[in-house]
Formats: sequence, C-alpha cells, structure tokens
Amino acid sequence: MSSDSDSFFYKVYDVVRLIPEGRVTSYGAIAEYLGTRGSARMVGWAMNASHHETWNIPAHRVVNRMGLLTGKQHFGGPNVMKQLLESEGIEIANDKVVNFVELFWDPRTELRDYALRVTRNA
DNA sequence: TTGCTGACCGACG
DNA sequence: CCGTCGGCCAGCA
Repeated sequence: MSSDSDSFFYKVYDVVRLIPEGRVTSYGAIAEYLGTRGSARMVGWAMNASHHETWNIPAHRVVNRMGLLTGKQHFGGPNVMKQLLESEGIEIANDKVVNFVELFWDPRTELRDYALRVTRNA
C-alpha cells in the first residue's frame, strides 16, 4: 500500500472519476470519504494538480459545500465549468448548482459498498 | 530548509 | 443571524 497511486491525490482522482455524469459532489464529501475530513482543502489542491494528469478528470463536477462553482476560474475561463455542467443537464444559476441537494453525489453513501479497488485496476 | 498559501469546512462569539 | 478564525496536508518560493 505504499505506492504513488495510493497517495492522497490519486485517491481523490479515483473518486472524482467515479462521479456519474449529471451529478456533483463536494470537496468535503470526498475528503471525508477518504478519511481526512479536515483536509477538504487538499481535495481542491489535488484538482489543481489534476491538470498534470492525462486522464480525464471531471473536476467540474466538484463544487463546494454550498454548490458554488468556486473553482471555475481554474478551468481556463469563468464560463468553462458552468458550460460543462450545463452540457450534462445540470442547471446553473449565479454560479451555483440548482437542485444541488438532488444532484449531490455523496461518495460516503454511493461508494459505501463500491470499493475503490474496482477503479484501481489498470 | 522554513514558511506561506490554498478550487474548504465547521466551530465559535 | 452573520462575521471571523483555526485546522487539515501538500506543493512551491
């Protein structure tokens, strides 16, 4: 269990990639799922480094606790994240996810019986 | 090497 | 009710 793939960043990447299309989650939910509830900031920091990864990481599906598109500026433009979400059927108003509660994808619940080992392959 | 910053969250007054 | 502060951990100057 001491591989680079086990690093906090890669764990975040795995969870983010598991987010279904048309759904959103929060930094804190991911951090809490990984066991580090207090390091929600690291999740966002991992997203910043996600650009370094070749894999397609739907970072636009990750918003803050209030459903605000806080990281939209990091997508190369102020409207990129919004349009990406809208293209998935997610309604955005005032840089905020509409029906955020309904669209909220909680890894603690959704991945409770769905271990990360599934995605660890390859 | 040390220290600050950061796409957050929860607690406290 | 709303504003403020601390904490978590990794990357970077």
